[in-house]
Amino acid sequence: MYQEVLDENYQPPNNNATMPKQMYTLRDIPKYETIKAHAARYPEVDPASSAACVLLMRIASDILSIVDNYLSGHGLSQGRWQVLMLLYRTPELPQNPCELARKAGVTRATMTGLLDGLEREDHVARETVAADRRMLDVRLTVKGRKYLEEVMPGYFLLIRRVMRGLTEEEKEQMITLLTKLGSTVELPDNPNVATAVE
Amino acid sequence: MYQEVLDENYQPPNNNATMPKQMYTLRDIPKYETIKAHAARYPEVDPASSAACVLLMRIASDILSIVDNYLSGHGLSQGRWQVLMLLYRTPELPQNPCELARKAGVTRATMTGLLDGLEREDHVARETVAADRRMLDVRLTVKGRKYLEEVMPGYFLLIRRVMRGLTEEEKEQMITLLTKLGSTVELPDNPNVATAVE
DNA sequence: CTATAATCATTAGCGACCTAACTATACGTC
DNA sequence: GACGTATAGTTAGGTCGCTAATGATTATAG
Repeated sequence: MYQEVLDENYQPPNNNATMPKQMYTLRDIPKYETIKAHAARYPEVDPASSAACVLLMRIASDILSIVDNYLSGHGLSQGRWQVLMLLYRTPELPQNPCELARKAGVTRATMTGLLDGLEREDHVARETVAADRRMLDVRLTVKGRKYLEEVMPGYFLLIRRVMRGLTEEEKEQMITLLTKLGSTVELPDNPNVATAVE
Repeated sequence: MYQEVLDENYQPPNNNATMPKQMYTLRDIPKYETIKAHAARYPEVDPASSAACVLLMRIASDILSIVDNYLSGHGLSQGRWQVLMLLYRTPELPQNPCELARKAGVTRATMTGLLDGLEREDHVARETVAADRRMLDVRLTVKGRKYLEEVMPGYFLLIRRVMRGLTEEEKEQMITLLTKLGSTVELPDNPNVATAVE
């Protein structure tokens, strides 16, 4: 059913997309051997850690670029996409900008900007809350939901395509490793961006 | 020898660091079960792909933040760090901004900015090339090299620390998986940023 | 040997994130 | 009830990547 997308020669649609900023730029990745040789002279270097780390960054960044590229072809950025998806997950109950910022992992200031843009395009609506007049409720509009439902299938097909190099078993293995790794990766805390959800 | 750094309560030094920009913000990562449930209704969704992908992004982004945070504590950004490291790898032969841009994976315009900053601090020097007067040669200054040699040990210890959740075998496994995944992840080409080195 | 194309470095301006400071509202304590 | 503190949303200004366009130089085609 999805052969054409998973096909080797498939090119994802990219109408008037602007090139996204990359997150990790380095392209001249040192070879594992080079790192090992380097480690011989510098006792701080753990070759496997360095190699895994740089590879992880490089590939994650590439995937992000691919996804951003798809989204920007539909006039969306990662941030805007995430807001729409967060609202889509719970269509019945609206959420505050503050809550959305926490879940999306951006500052409240950034969320203001994201919502400004989405509201301007009539994809979301801000409503005042009677109970607490500091807060707003943000809802997905009908137009926003329809738009999202147009973009979603391509998005998930793209993810599937991006990961097609791994077998089902390897993907599970990856999830296991990343989950384990994630449990010891601790962010320096930033007072402006909440790192925990709920 | 490095116990204190690998210790659970160790806090990496972070003198006057500014919080780095994140690359992937989403913090409200959907549970694997949620994704599977979602997949039941949307045939495009491959649960393992989506879960692995979002985890990969989340963790890579966190690691990048940690590293950026360390670097910014020393007045460096990823871009500037990479330039210094590229020059450090081949101390005898200087490189052009164009070449550096290619290896660092940024545009030539961006490289101009990076070199401006590094030259202002006297960490690199630009020299005209007699043979081709369009080009410049960029060298690491003595000050730049010394500075780099101060920052490097902490950097590599930090990488080692970040990856400490995985055993040596698991790191190797990760490298294998990422290498395999990387071979099928193809970037949309950007005329302004070279994606291949050499 | 001139005309056109390609390459190098730079500049100017943009987008998406950030911090810090502000206003408005809510709440706990005396 | 008044007061200090906390929270929600916004605004202003910064950073670092990007694109597009420029001037200077070199390569290539006729």
